[in-house]
Amino acid sequence: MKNKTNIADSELPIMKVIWEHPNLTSPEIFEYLDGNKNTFKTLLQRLVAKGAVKSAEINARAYRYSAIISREEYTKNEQKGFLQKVFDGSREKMLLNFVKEEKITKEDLQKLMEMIEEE
Amino acid sequence: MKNKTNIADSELPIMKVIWEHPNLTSPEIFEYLDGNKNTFKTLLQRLVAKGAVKSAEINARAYRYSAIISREEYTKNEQKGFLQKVFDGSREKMLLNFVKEEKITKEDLQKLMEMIEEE
DNA sequence: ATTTAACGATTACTGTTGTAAACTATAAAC
DNA sequence: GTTTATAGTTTACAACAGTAATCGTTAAAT
Repeated sequence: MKNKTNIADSELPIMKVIWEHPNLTSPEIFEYLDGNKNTFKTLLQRLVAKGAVKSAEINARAYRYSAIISREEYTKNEQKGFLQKVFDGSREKMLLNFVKEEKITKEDLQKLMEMIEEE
Repeated sequence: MKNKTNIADSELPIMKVIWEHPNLTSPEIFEYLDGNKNTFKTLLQRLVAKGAVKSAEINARAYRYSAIISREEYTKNEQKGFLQKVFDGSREKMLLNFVKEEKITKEDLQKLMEMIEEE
């Protein structure tokens, strides 16, 4: 089976709103976003269709939406995919690259070190 | 403009071979891969079409292929996209998550620290 | 010189993604 | 009770991605 958690890029902004504000109605979600409303409606529908979001009926004309796939699960999956895809699954390669690209600075390392220490 | 370096997932294995072994012929590249040969041919063609790979004619029936987009460029782009998409562009969020997911261990940090120090 | 294997080109088809208009039915407004 | 705004559904369509078969041409084999 493929990556079960397949959330398209254009759908992600919607997921982020739902993750942060569960149980909103569709128009409430849309308030947090911009772009075309019809497009938004299609994407929300697709998220429901693919099982990333579930809808609870309020009445025959309105639902409240919340996530089935958690942000954690999604993040974990994306991370794994990224690591595999770009760095052939090698943590070392990835870290070296982050340092090289200055995505990780000395200060970051110090902070992280402390965080790990106090556990 | 969109992400200029758009290499599809299925095309990536081919790019990796070409990055590591420039100027091979198509059948030589294929030796490093598995899967259907026709599919491979299509994908290689698409890479040429989208300007990720260039082909130098040997004779009317054969070419040697090499990368136009470097692995570094690709990696950088993917990294940026990943950071933006999953962590809203926040390095901190990303690093914290890597630590939490144990993608970065204490030992990693120590090693990296040393590497940065000796520069 | 003739056959043949196969490189590269062309064509194909399904599913997904991005984008959005049109339609339907009903909750709410008056 | 009738009108209306709109939530949700249906339909649309182009581009891209994944996968692969077929075809035409020619370098190489015999």
